[in-house]
Amino acid sequence: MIDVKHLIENPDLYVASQRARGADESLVEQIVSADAERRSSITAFEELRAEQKAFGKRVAAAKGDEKQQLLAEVKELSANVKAAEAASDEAKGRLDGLQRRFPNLIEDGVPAGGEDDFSTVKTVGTIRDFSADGFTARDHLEIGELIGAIDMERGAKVSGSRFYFLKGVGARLELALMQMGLDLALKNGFIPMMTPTLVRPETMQGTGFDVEHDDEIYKLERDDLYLVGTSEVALAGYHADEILELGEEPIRYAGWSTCYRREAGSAGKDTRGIIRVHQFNKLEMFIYTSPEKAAEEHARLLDWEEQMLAMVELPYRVIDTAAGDLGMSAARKFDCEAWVPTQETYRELTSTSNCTTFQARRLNIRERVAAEDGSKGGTRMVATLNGTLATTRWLVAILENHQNPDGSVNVPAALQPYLGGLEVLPVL
RNA sequence: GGAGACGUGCCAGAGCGGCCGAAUGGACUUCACUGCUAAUGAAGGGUCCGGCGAAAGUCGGACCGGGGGUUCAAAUCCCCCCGUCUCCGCCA
Repeated sequence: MIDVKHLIENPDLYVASQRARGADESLVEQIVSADAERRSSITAFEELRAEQKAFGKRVAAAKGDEKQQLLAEVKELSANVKAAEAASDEAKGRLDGLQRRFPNLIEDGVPAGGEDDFSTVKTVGTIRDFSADGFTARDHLEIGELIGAIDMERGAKVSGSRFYFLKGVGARLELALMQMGLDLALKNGFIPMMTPTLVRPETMQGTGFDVEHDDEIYKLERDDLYLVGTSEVALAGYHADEILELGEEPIRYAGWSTCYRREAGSAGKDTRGIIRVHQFNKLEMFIYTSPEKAAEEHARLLDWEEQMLAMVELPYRVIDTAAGDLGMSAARKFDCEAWVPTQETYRELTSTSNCTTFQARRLNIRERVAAEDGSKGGTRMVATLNGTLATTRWLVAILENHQNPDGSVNVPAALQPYLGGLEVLPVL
């Protein structure tokens, strides 16, 4: 949720943000008037309520006929209080509804427009020239089958389309990648977390997902639970309704979990291989920090992602996602996209978002701040950020970019220790 | 799956339907005392929302797991949900 007070003081900022997103600008005006209504209805209710409480004391003190007399008098007042409270609850509800629909205020510098309006921050590495190497690149599935790493057919037999088995070196490669990511995280002060993958609706909503309308989310109707699409959900919910003692250093978690996505709107897209699947594993970074440190922490997250890409020796580019493609919670988002030779394009491997105080406000996660004069201090919303360290999809880029003419795959040096020193994934 | 107990402030733990934002301990902060630590004495605390105020503040409202209800009035009575614990059964 956005900060309504901030919106009221800076409506122009929010209008501009909505415009850049291609979202509804009139929401700004609607929130301003809904808040005015809320305030006046609260004042009306509170005055009546104070009167009722004062009356209550007289009733308690009185007895006999006098008490009966007072009781008769106060009945009408009680009805008025009820009505005023209902009106004020309704006004609060209206504002809350608008607030929930309003996406995060974008950060300065985010390119305006939709999916294709991203700006490229940088391009790293050299795209491999397979014609110079004298052979035609095989796609990741063909390689995966040659080296016994991926079995899509049996995945479909057991679970349906977009399911797969990773076996043999495929299973080992995924684990190796995740472990390497975890080691990088540990080296940088992250606390490793194995998180729940089924969460309650409030947790899902709190993170910014709409369980009612989001077709991407698997729902377990009988139990009113939802399968997470990323451990971000569990890690954001982890500190819900808490007041954190954030020191100088942010709290950094590295969440390891399986992720589930329905891919409802993507029928026919990426149907081959493991590019787009219903279930995959992911190592996710999640940060709680002070609002003023959020942007610099965002840069750090991006840097760690790039370190991972460097370790697996992939050519990639970094894009600054356009406003319209940010989603509800992000104020800014950088994606790292690796080159996929057989698609002759860059595909997303990591994504890091700065959600500023947006998620924290909905989840009610605050920090204790020290007052200027010393140790007292109030509370304020924290900022949250997230970013990807590794996912199953990375196998696609690794297999394709490091393949040999016979279908075997060279293991990047940094990954070899995690595969027991294996230098090549051989054809079976 | 069956039976039961419980959910109060940072923690422990009281709380007849009105005098309860809430006793009492402990922890914590500040002050005093002691050469330091400890001990002792005194004082002080939550969160959110609204009004007024430049601010410190001040006045008012809400919050005793969550949501409904009964009542002039609910931490206290009733219902539903969530969670924790104990016993039995079942499964691994």
